[in-house]
Amino acid sequence: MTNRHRGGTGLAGIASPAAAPARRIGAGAAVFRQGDPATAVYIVESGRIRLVRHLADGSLVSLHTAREGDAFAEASLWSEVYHCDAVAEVPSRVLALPKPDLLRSLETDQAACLAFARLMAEQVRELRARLELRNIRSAPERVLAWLRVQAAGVPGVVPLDRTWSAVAEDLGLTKEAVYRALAALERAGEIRREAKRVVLRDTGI
Amino acid sequence: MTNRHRGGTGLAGIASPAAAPARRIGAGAAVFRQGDPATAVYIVESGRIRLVRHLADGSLVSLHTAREGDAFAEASLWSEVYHCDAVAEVPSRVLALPKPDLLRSLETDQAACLAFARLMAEQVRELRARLELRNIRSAPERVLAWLRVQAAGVPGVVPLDRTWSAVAEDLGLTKEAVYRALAALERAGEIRREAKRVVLRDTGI
DNA sequence: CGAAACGTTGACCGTTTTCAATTACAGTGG
DNA sequence: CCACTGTAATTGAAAACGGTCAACGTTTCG
Repeated sequence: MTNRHRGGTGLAGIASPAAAPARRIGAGAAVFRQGDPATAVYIVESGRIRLVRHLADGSLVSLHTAREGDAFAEASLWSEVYHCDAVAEVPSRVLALPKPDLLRSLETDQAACLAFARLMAEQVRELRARLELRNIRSAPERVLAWLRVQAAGVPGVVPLDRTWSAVAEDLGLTKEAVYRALAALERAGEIRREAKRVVLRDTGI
Repeated sequence: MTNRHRGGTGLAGIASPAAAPARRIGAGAAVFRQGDPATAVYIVESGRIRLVRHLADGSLVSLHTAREGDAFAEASLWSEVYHCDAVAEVPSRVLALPKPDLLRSLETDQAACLAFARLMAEQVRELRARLELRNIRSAPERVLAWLRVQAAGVPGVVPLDRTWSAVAEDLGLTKEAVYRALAALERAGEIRREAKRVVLRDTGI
């Protein structure tokens, strides 16, 4: 569902004609801290970056977990400072797109601005779909809905390029719950599991 | 969390100098259907519009539920046809922003394009935060996290302009679960409920 | 070859959902 | 001014469900 499954954000293309240097972030280290002047938008090359906000009462709230291929802190383009910490959960590599460059691109290059707007609009659509998926409480139904959406290409066939554990995270379920759901769906004849794909029941429509 | 809590999308301002006419949609009626030529982006003035996709096997998947103040079908700006149905769940009124107008604005008016991009980027941030909230499994903790985020304005105080039932939906919980969570949090001294607001425990930080 | 991660299933427990019933209101029309 | 009515708020009890823990086979990859 996220960018890593489509092969990149395209953000880099918009902003940096020249290759930006990748920063290495150790596990637990911060890319930036809340209150730091906002200087760049980032793309995760590898690893996992967690965005957390420190609240007035000292508590923490996680705002986002950016994975390989995801961009983060896009909205900081219009903010003087970062409003959260960006901390690496595992050793990571991030690409920094300097804010001035990006902003200049967007302000002077109409096409770049449109491309960026489009990128964001598509993110919005995708995120809404994910959120809506989570409104399905039943694990089997949630998994089935996910499978159906994934089967967009070849109708009825979901190719699997990721592990079920990763899928489980996207779905907001544990891997065990997903396995059980898959088993139940298969038992019910809704799906058939093959080598590296899942075939949905042919409803004959 | 959604736009209605911030007072509008600003989309209308970007696109339509002249007031666009509002369309009335009866409950169950469609604003547009999957496959229709994409002619406009919409804003919900009142009511509730559900976006559903028809899948190859005849099943339906809900992609989004747009409420008062929410825009929908923004991404159709870059699509020839709509990829889902937009159906009113209750009698609704929607504002149609003609695609050509909007697109022309974005293409010719650099400022409008930037504003739109910014709007989308902020939506992305907000949606990610909502999604992340749903990763908290415990109902009381989820509610508490939500309250903390909401208390952004006056630290420690969450003004309530919506019903708890509505909040429960945003949180992906049943209203009962929310009530119980609130009761538990109050019992634990984490919060105090007053007339039309909630006061968080003063952690003295 | 061995370690680590993935895949899979079982059992148990805690929580949430569901269903149900009751109270508290706010608006409406008599 | 007040029953009347629909919605929101609240609480209880039972059932269902997913999470967690555990164990084990399998695949992957250095």
